[in-house]
Amino acid sequence: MDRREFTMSKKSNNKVLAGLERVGGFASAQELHLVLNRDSESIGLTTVYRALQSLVDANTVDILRKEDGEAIFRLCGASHHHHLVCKSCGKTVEIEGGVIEKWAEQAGAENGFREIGHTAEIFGICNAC
Amino acid sequence: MDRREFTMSKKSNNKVLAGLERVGGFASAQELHLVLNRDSESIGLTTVYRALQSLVDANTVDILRKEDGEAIFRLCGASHHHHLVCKSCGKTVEIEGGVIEKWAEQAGAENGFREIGHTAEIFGICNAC
DNA sequence: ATGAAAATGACAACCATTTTCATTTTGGGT
DNA sequence: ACCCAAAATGAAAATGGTTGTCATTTTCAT
Repeated sequence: MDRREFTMSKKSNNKVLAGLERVGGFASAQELHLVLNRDSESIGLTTVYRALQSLVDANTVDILRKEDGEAIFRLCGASHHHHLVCKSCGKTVEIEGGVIEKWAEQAGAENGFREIGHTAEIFGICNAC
Repeated sequence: MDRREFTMSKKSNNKVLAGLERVGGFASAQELHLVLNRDSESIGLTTVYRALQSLVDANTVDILRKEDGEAIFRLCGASHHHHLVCKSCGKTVEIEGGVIEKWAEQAGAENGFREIGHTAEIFGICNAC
C-alpha cells in the first residue's frame, strides 16, 4: 500500500525551490516568504520554514548562519564555495574550497563517519576598511 | 595610589574570562552564566552577554554558532582545532586543522584582508549510529 | 464519492539575545 | 574625605527568528 517513498513532491517544497532559484544565492526564510508572496504565490511563513527544513534534510538545500545567527539557505549544487567576509563593512568574496572538501572527507573517513558535510568561513578586515 | 594605568579590566570581563578558562573549550553565554553563579560568583546574565561582546570585540574571545544558531565562545589561543560532530548522537572528535589555517591565511592575503580568522566544522554520521 | 492521512497556515509559545532603565559602583577633581 | 558625573550592573521587559499547536483544507487510494 504505502508505495509513496520519494515521489512526494510537496507543492510547498516546489514553491520554495522556485523562490530559491529566483533569488539565485542565499536567502533567509523570511526573505523567501516575502519574495514568494510578493509574486502572488500564497504561502504561509510556517510552511516556508517546514519546506526549507525538509529540503535541508533531503540535502537539496544548504543552510548556514549569518553572524547574527539568522539562518540563510541556498540551493545545493550551486557551485560549492566558501566566503571571505569583512567584519567591518560586510564585503564578501567567494573562495574556492577544494582543499576543504578533501580535508573534511578525509577527517570523516579516518574516524568512520559517513554522510560528511562541512562549514567553513573566513573573516577579516578588507583593505578598504 | 593607583598605578594600574590603562588596565581597563572590567571586573565582569575577568569573571567571564575565568569562567571560560575553567570550562576549557566552548561555552554558550547561558552556560557560562550558570557556571559562574554556581561557583558563588554573582553576575547577571546581561553582564555576561556584555562582557562576552566586548571580549569578542577585543579579539580575546572567539565566537561561533552551533547548528541551532546559539552562539558559543572560547578563549582565543586555546589550542586551535576543529570538530567532527555526529549529527545523530552528538559524538565529537577533535580534528587537526593546519590545512585550514593555511587555506584561510592564503585566501585572506590574496584578497587584501588582514586580521584573518576562520571557522570550520565537519559533521556527519558516526559508525555507531 | 468517502474517509483517512498528509499538508497547510494563523496564531501562540519558545528561547537566545538585546534593550531599557533604575540603581549601584567607580574614580577623578577639589 | 567628600562630591558628583560617568560607567557598570542586573532585573525585567522587549525583540525577533524559529518552532509547536491545532483546526481546517487538500490529497489520494479505494
